[in-house]
Amino acid sequence: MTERSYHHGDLHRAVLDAALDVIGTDGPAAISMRDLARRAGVSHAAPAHHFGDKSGLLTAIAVDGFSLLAEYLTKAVGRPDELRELGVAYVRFAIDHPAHFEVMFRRDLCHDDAPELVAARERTAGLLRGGVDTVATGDDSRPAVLAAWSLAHGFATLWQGGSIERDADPAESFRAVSRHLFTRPD
Amino acid sequence: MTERSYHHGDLHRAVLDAALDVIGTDGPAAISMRDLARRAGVSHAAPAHHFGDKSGLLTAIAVDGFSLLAEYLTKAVGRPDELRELGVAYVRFAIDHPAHFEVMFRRDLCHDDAPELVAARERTAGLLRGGVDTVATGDDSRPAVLAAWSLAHGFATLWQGGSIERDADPAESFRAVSRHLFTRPD
DNA sequence: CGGTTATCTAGACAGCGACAAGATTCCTTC
DNA sequence: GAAGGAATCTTGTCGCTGTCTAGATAACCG
Repeated sequence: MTERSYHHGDLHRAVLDAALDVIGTDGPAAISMRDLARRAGVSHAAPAHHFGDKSGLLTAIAVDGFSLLAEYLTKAVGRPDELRELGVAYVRFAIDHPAHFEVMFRRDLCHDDAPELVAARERTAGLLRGGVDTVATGDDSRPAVLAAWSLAHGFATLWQGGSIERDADPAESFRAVSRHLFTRPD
Repeated sequence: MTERSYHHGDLHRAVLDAALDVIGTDGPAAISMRDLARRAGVSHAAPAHHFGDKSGLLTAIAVDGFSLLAEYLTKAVGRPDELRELGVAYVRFAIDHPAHFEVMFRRDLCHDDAPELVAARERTAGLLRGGVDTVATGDDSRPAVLAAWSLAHGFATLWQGGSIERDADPAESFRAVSRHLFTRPD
């Protein structure tokens, strides 16, 4: 904010925030390194120094996203009705951080094989798997994992894409939706 | 294929096919109008004449996609276990036409309010709603619609994103997943 | 204080999307 | 079959973009 001389202070953070802002309003396709530089008040090539690349910037966002998602999921672990709450947390994350969510699953925008990214991805996947194991009957839990993940992911994606009416609270709406899952005769 | 003089013959189709090819391998972000022109063997500005715009091109692809999806869904209507088969058809479409599917739900890439697009979208949504009504109990079927749609959409998205192991047949895999939905005590 | 390193600037390049003006061909209508 | 209008494609241009380079500035650390 103050008068700046040559060094920005925290350009890394500033560029990330600007990028999230742009993605949130106009989508990832609207990202321009030069525009982000302008927003941060630095020269056009400065951002590249921190992220190497446009894809590098989006990769960093994706990694942050997976870390955030992991936090959300972790809070749901151990709760009663754990699996459902994991789904709710998943959806809540997508709605709280739409820009992150939008980038995380667009592999063509990121350096898909960046080690940090695959690590962050695997970490969250593990959390989901754990949650499903609390209800799955044991024989083969993979379809159950897939079902839970697909439901939450699909709901979040459709919500974010605007395909779901936004008049209701998304978390509550998803709870209603999730009632149709795993309701076997007992 | 033959020697061409000024008029291409079917540049519209050629550009669409080239675009689908690019999207299929490198994603929609890799689309370049000039590259598509080169592939079709025409001058750099020719494609724009057919689609007006890069977004126009992607809009056309999305519209085609919704029409294709409607075909897939229509085939499933009336079958035994209709809702499940609708889901299978949804997933099958996404896997048969990944490039279309990838564009259809990326509103920032298309002219989102193009009349053809909203019409095509609404048409497919209607098909899905109809399928759910065959099982829903009546009081409020919207969560059920959402559940079915979310499950299929999420599965398709995750599959396409590479998040689901691809060793099994996707249709069969989704059938297994969908067994966890609407399995109320009877 | 001196040197190493991280950070940022400035300039250049090819490629891009979009626009405008003109060339060529098709197609309808007389 | 000719004329004229419409559709299609070319060519040239503009500002913008991402990325690369070399150089300037500042922070850090012995």
